[in-house]
Amino acid sequence: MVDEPLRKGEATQARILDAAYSLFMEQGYHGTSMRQIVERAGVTTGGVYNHFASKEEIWVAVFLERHPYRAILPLLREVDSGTLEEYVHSAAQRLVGELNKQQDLLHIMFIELVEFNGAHIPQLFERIAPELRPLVDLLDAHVGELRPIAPPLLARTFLGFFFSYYITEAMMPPAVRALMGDGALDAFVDIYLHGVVAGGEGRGAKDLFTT
Amino acid sequence: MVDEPLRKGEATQARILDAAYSLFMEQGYHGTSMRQIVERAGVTTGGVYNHFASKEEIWVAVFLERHPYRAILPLLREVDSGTLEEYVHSAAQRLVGELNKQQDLLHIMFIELVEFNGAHIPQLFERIAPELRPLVDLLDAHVGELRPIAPPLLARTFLGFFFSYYITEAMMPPAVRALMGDGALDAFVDIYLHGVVAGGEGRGAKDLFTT
DNA sequence: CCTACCGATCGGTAGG
DNA sequence: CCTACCGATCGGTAGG
Repeated sequence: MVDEPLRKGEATQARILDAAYSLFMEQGYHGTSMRQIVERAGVTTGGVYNHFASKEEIWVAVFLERHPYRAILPLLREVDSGTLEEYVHSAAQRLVGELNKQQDLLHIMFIELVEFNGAHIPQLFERIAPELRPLVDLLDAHVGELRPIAPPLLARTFLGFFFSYYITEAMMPPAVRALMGDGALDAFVDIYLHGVVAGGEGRGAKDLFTT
Repeated sequence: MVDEPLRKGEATQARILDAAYSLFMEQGYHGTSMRQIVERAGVTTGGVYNHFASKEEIWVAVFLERHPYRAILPLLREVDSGTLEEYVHSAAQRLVGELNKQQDLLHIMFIELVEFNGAHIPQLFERIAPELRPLVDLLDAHVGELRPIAPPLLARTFLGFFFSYYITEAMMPPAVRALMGDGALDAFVDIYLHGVVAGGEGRGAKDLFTT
């Protein structure tokens, strides 16, 4: 069943999706015309409507099927977990590597937020939810080493800490980036870990909403 | 000089900027037409070009003059600095308050990144740079309480930690947000502080690129 | 009768 | 700052 050659219609649909994805990442949704999509996909203006009812339907398909989580979740599962510190460092390393390979993976979220006001995000979460189990389990295995933070909050801050690296990277002009050196990612990871792992005693070790 | 009534041309220009700003925030740049802007501003299709040479010039003006830093920097300077912890908690509180009042302030950065690939960001940094002195001084005053982190990196992680709260907020569907409770911001602040303040000893206290 | 698609063009609107 | 338009292009659809 796997690796069977695509049926003709499926191959065409995949070409349309590829073309639309790359154009949306370069120019945004409204900045990309149907003409550009059909041209890059090698189909005719009319032909595309045999596969998608509208331009927005194409976006929805791109958003759900090319979303970063498709690349990120398998990657996070592959990381072999030693200590928590090793896991987080290694996971961050891989995530940044993957997103540098595909520079524009974050753009997909920004386009959804800017040009659709997040209208399709609930749909995305429904798709992702069932795939999160293994990560939740992994988190549970290390929960003893962590400060008492409610799991949803912990997941959110982990995702957020990673965004924080990536978005500040995207926002800096090259001249400012030069000031950072190239160990910035390690610093982000280290600060985050220092922030969430139990240090034994001292200030800041208060209970954090273990609701 | 201040509070003098606007000259006629300036008032018109301000109306165009207001109209464009609100429309860009609602629909993005390419999703907004010049027709919509002139209608909301109450000027004619041709008239707008007496004030701005092109649609992109309007964006540049909006980007440089309505950028969040215009609201955020004064706000950060006003916070009365007791301990570092108090300062960061209080600053975070105010930032989130301000951005909730103006829900779309982050959109401006996303639009710039998505629809212009950050082409105007260097211009923005040139404007901001001179206004950063007071904040750098404030940072210096507390540097003894912090882990050894290079100042540019520290500034970047502070900005990033704040983005991380805000962007995960924007990305969550309401159903997921409900799981977080309403103390999420305090948790973000606490994790960040725990991550950057010197704890005395222990793991993670290694030197972080004090280049 | 199906699917996947063609060349041509629809009514409206884009930035200028 | 207006009215009146331009060349071109927009997303989507016609019959075959």
